[in-house]
Parts: sequence; structure tokens; C-alpha cells
Amino acid sequence: MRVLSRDIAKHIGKKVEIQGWVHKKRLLGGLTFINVRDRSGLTQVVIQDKDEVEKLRGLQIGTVLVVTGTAVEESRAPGGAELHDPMLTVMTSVTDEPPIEIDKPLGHKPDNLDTLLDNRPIGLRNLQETAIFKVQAKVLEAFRNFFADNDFTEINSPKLLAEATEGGAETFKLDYFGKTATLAQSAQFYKQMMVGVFERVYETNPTFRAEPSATTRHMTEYITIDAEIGFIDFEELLNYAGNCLISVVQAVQKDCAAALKMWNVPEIVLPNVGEKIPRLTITEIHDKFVKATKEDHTSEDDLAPAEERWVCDYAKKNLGSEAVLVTGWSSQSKTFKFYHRANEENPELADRADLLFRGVEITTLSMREHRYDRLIAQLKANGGDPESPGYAPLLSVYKYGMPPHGGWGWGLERTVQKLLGLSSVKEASLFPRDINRLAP
RNA sequence: GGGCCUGUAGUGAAGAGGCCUAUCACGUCUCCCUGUCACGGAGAAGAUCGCCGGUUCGAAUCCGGUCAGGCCCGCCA
Repeated sequence: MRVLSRDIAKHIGKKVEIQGWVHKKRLLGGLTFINVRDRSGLTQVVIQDKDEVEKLRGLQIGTVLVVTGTAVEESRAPGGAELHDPMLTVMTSVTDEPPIEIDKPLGHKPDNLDTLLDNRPIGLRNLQETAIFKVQAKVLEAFRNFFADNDFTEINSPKLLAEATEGGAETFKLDYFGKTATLAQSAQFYKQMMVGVFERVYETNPTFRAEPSATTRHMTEYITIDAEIGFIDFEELLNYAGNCLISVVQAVQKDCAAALKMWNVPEIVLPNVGEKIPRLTITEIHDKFVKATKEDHTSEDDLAPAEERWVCDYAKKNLGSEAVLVTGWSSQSKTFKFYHRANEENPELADRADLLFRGVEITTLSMREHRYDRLIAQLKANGGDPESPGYAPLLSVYKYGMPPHGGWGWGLERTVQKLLGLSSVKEASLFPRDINRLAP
């Protein structure tokens, strides 16, 4: 009966069997320590019998073992317990040394990112790398909990589409039995349609962008946490997003303390649950940024990357939050998409915001235009054809009754990147895809 | 797409015209070591310095090209 490393301390004095990978060997002559890795962590095994040690001769880290031994309480052992008088059985022997070290932190210098990613299948066994994806899993779990608590239904929309319609990002095209298909650049239209069915929906799926972006925050495939909420106003939408971020961060702080420590994450400065994420308009940020840096972006209708970094730092120092909701977007610029809704009192502005966290945009949220006639007018003004098969299914739901609604697209990897202070978003993806990487 | 930068054993780094027959650390191999946890000690193997060409008496080092990456900007989330 297999016992996991995390449960060794519950079996003190008993003979137990563990199964896992050799993670580290330390030979001290008459005494040998090995660490055996399983899904719950490491077990220290103390070997004194020379014949047992000999079984490991020539075998490398990664060798898969069955070890039976006596669980012993030992204050000098990591975790307070270890296995004594072990009997080793090699399940899978490994004679090749790993191409990348797995028993100590790997370098994350940008210059060496390529090596790190080329060796991903093995490098991810490094516990520091594993921790990134434990955090990612926790983030996803926290999102799901947030959505469940708020009565959302999880959906999965198709990623193979007939044509690109949303506008904005470039799409990937591929052969589809002689026709051209595109990979979904977002779940936008489908989640909007599903508001007419479920009111509140979300999905956590990949999305594909054929943008030639070569930066530390872009990938061609990434996971978005897409949410869409019916019967909501802009103010409520902003609060939903803010509360969602806070609850996700708190879940990570509560359950991933070891990972945060491993990555030397400084204290995360955010408001408490129920309090509001600070809001600043684009204009306010432009003005403050000019004063602080003499760098002028006041004529632009979007924030420059340097402004995004600066304003999060500013808010951390002055507003008690490393997250900022950026409002005050123009409804007259190309940042305004045809399905966005202009503000009722000030039609020059859009009911739209970006959520910035630790210097990067992690979420875009907006209210959608739900009034059929206005939506058609906005689409036409944008050059779109309401009769085209790309728009007709979406438009039909507005014809047959949609409430005011809004939602967001939230970048999972960016969130994890910023949570752990990783230098590139690619480090927060198991197998990242970018402009020049398609493997592994 | 534009600008700037990098490429040296499996991994990470040093070397910036001759001291290079290329140095160090980790890893690997052999030996010693009974409380290690980035164990320690002694020794060994492992690199035609990304590739092609040029300058030079002499190139890891300078120049040109090329390939592979990175960072910032643009685009975009």
C-alpha cells in the first residue's frame, strides 16, 4: 500500500512503502540520504546497508523507485520524519543524466529562457518550476470558486471558427477540408450569446493571436478566463472584477505560501475584500505620468507600457493597491469595438476599463451594447456587414432579447507571472507558444 | 516591422588580439567520508569558443555575412 511523502509522519513506527523519483542523492560514506519525489513532495530516505546503496550505482536522478522502510520521527529530517532501513526496488532505471538540473533552482535570466523552455519536459520536474504551476492551478481553482459562489455556469465555446469577425487581433488561418478556418481570438461572441441562456457564464480556455509581438507579456496562445454577466451595470462590473482579483490573490496567499516564499514574492498590496480597487482615468494617468517623468503620452487614447508600470507603482505607494482599474476610455477611437457600449451620460466615453496588476494589463472589461438597433448601427459604422455569417448568429440573440450585460477577458499566465514576479509571461506557461516557438 | 543586445563543456558564468595547450562553479565518473539537506575532501573526463568568410605573423577576442535567441518600442490582451 503506497504512502505519499506528505503522510509519512502519520505512520511513525510502521513499515511503509513509497513510490517516486530519485530527486537527489547525498552519499556520506557509511550513510546515504536520498530524496524521493512524489506528487505530494519529497521523502528523505536514510540508507545504511551497502547493498541497498549499490542498487543506485550508475542510476541518475529521475530513476523511479519503490522504497519500503520504517517511518521514523526525526527532527533533523525535512518534514520531521524519514524512512529508515529501506529496501529499494528500481521500477524504471535511468542512466542518462538530465539535460537540465532538477534539484536546485534553474536560472530564469531572459538570455537563458530558450534553454529553459527547450528542456521543459524535464525542467518542470524542478520543484521551483512545479511551484509556478501549482500556483496557476490554485488561481484557476480560485476563479472557479468565485464563479460558483456567484452562480455562474461554466461553458466551453468552439475554438475553430469559420471567420474572424471580432476585429483587433490577427487570427491564425488553417485548412479545414478545403475551406479556411480561423482559430478563435476570443470567446467574445459565444459568451455573449450564452448570457441569453444562462445570464452568467465563464470559461477558461485557450485563445489564439497571430500578432507579431515579441515582448515579455505576449504569447500566440494563452488562457483567458472569460466571464460575461447579464443584468449588471458598469459599476457592478468593475466591483466584480476587483473582488475577483482580491479573492484569487487571497486564495494563493492562503494555500501557496511555500511557492510564494520560493519565489521571494514581496507582500502583495491590495485592498481587502469588499473594498474597491483604485480607479484612475487614462487622462489622469497621462497627466500624472508627464509630471513624474516628463514623458508625454497625453495625445494617445491608450496607455503606454511604461505608464502601466508606473501607475501600478504609484498606486502601491499612494493608494494601497498594486492593482488599478483604468477607466475613461474614448468611444471615438479604435479601442472602442462595435459591441462596446458608450456611456449614457457622457457618450464620448466607453463603459470600459482595464485592470492593471503589478505593471501589466491582466484584464479588459466592458459593458456591451445590448440594444439591437444601436448595435447594428455601431457595427455598420465600424464597416461590418450585419448579414455576414460571422455576425448574424451574434446579432440574432439581440433581436430576440438581451439584458444589459458586460464581462471580461482575463489573462491567466499574466496573472501568475505578476503574482510570482516572473520576468516573462512565458515562464508561467507549461509549453509557451510565441512568434518563434512551436515546440516542445 | 524598427532600434539595441547576446551566443564559450550537459547547465550557469569568466576571458575583450599573443599570458588560451581556453578558466571557474554546478552536474557526471572514481576514491574517501555515519546526519546530510546548494554536504564536505582528493582526483578524472567533458568545448574544434553558434556557423561561414575576411583582416592579421597570430582571432574565443577585431570586421562582414549568416543562423539562433533576448530586451524595448510598435501591434495586441
